[in-house]
Amino acid sequence: MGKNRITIHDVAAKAGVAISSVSRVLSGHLDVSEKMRAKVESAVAELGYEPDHLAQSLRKGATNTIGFMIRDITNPLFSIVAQSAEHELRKAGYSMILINSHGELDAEKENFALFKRRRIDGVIASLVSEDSPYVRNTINELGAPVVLLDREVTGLNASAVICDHAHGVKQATADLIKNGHSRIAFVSGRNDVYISRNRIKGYEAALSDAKIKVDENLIRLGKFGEDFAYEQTKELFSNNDRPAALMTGGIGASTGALRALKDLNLKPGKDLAFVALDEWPMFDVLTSDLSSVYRDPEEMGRQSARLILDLIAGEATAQAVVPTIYRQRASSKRN
Amino acid sequence: MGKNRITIHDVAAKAGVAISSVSRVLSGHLDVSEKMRAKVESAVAELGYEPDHLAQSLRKGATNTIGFMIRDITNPLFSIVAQSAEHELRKAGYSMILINSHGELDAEKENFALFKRRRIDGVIASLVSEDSPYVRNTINELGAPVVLLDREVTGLNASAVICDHAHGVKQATADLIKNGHSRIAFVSGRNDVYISRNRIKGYEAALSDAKIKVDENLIRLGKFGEDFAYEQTKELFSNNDRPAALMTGGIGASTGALRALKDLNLKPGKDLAFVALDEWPMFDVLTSDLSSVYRDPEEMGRQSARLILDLIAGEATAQAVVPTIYRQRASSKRN
DNA sequence: GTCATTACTGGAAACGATTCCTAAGTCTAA
DNA sequence: TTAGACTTAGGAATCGTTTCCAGTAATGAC
Repeated sequence: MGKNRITIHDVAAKAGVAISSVSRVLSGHLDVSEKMRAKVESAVAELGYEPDHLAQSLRKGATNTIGFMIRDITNPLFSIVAQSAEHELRKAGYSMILINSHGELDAEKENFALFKRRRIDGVIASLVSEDSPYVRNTINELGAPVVLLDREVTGLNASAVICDHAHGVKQATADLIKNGHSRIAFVSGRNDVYISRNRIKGYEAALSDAKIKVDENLIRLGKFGEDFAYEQTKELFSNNDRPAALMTGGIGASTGALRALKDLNLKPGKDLAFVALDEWPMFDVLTSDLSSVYRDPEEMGRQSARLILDLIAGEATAQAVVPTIYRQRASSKRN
Repeated sequence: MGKNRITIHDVAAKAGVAISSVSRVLSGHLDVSEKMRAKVESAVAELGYEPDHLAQSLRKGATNTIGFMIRDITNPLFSIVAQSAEHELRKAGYSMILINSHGELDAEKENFALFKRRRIDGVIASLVSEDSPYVRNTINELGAPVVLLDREVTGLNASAVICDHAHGVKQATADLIKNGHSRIAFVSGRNDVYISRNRIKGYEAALSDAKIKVDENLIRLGKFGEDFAYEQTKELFSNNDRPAALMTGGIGASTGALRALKDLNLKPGKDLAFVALDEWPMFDVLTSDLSSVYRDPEEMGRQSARLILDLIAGEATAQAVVPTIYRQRASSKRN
């Protein structure tokens, strides 16, 4: 079926010209006569010819493909980032290859190798961790520009989209304090990545402004994903001397924490104040309206696409900052 | 930087052999001497050579790439289907190109053209609509096998993953009836696709079993997406003579409906019985536990991957059926 | 020692495009 | 008429592989 593929040779034969002429017409080259153009175009139309992207890529040295790698594409926030980036890239004539790393370093490494073999023109990635020694090597040997999402890797020739988490988290923390809470628990993922460090920075800044001493026991940083947050929340809120408020970093952590609270029969906005860092769809339809620190995932996608296209065009690396805003809802208080 | 790419020629030169020999060693061909293998392998290791996927594809006529097209990748159900399919395909050595159709026929058409130019080895797609005349043409001229998600296109040489919606919907409807409700509203997307027809079939079967006459005014089929469901729900539940129960088909519709109910200050499980067809994450953490008809998205992904790989291997088209189950929770009753 | 196998290896032709180089043709001007 | 400049089109090399084909060397049988 696909056996009788129509190639540029067929078009040339039909039009009675050389293949180089066909190529020239199709690429809109200047030096072609009107007669030639007409002949070729009618042959193309008649045969329904479409150039083979593969052969073009091989010859031109560019695949018009961007690799997009994230931990988990089912994360609602990142699926929106991916969608938005894809939309933007496609407008520029690029396709996107999407790959999960499942949060595993080995998978991440293998994915980079795959991108390299496929001669990807650029990579947008949310790395598993920032400072493993292999990162610099792998990325520098990739031979293609890279945009990192929400990570800070020093001494690396890559652009980055970073979010100003500290700002929103500080606002949120300050609001919790204003509502009379001083014992505010903070549960989130690993502490060796920018996103966690930056959030903690905002959290501690607000406490410091209010002259509240940081209680290390209330800060639980470990792993992304539901399970860690579930366990930590359960531990923190099981005894009678439980914290007055809880902030959870990331959708996985929020999910785990809310599950734990449900099991403990504690209601956000009633038995404790609660703020989630990052939202997911239907947030405001939940019966107990949850407060959040929001960042615009579509903007993240647009910015990452823009940055990678700029790099491909030869521009210097750059950073884009996406703001966060505190969305105060019912769960910021308890009553 | 990527300028000095290492090719098979470099390896051949370093090892002092012909490029054909290098290729033979790397592809595990039989007739190579131990000495040759050793020479080539050490040269490969020393140079860090990796074959160019592009050139391989061009020569072999296969790209090891599958196109995956859906309406909206931010739909939590389909993002899981995509993730699961990708996982399975990658194990078989395939990458996935992910594309949105945004529910638009034009975009869908263009995507198929893109797949064709890129010489995709196969396509997994959730079509916008089933019976537009172009579908048959486009797919048949694609030159690559196709697996459809939850669609029935007659006279087409494609495999399909279909879900047994009728089963779960019938169970759910029967349970609502058992709880004393006879006026059950049904709000869902367009009626010209299998998924909607099949759901209605289950709904009507349960009513028929209970000898309840179908009230066409309670069935609202129109468009996928939040807005349509929002409006219809608002209309249905605004007056005093409102239905006793509501079923919503698809995540978009459920979202729109719940938003409308919230605006009307009606609580599922209290002011009306409610069942959502399809779940999304955190379903069971919502305060009023929502009933649902569930289908396993991971299974859908696995099956679609299996079917496309089978087709590529030359097997005949086939269908896989994914079951649905009714998950009864608090919102099936009202009190 | 010769001949027929067998085991390897190298050379070259694909795959389907782009692009450089050259030659043929047209036109102007001396 | 012819030299020079300028258009336009064709031929061939190239991108980086795989694979077919032929040829050499080694092995075994007689």
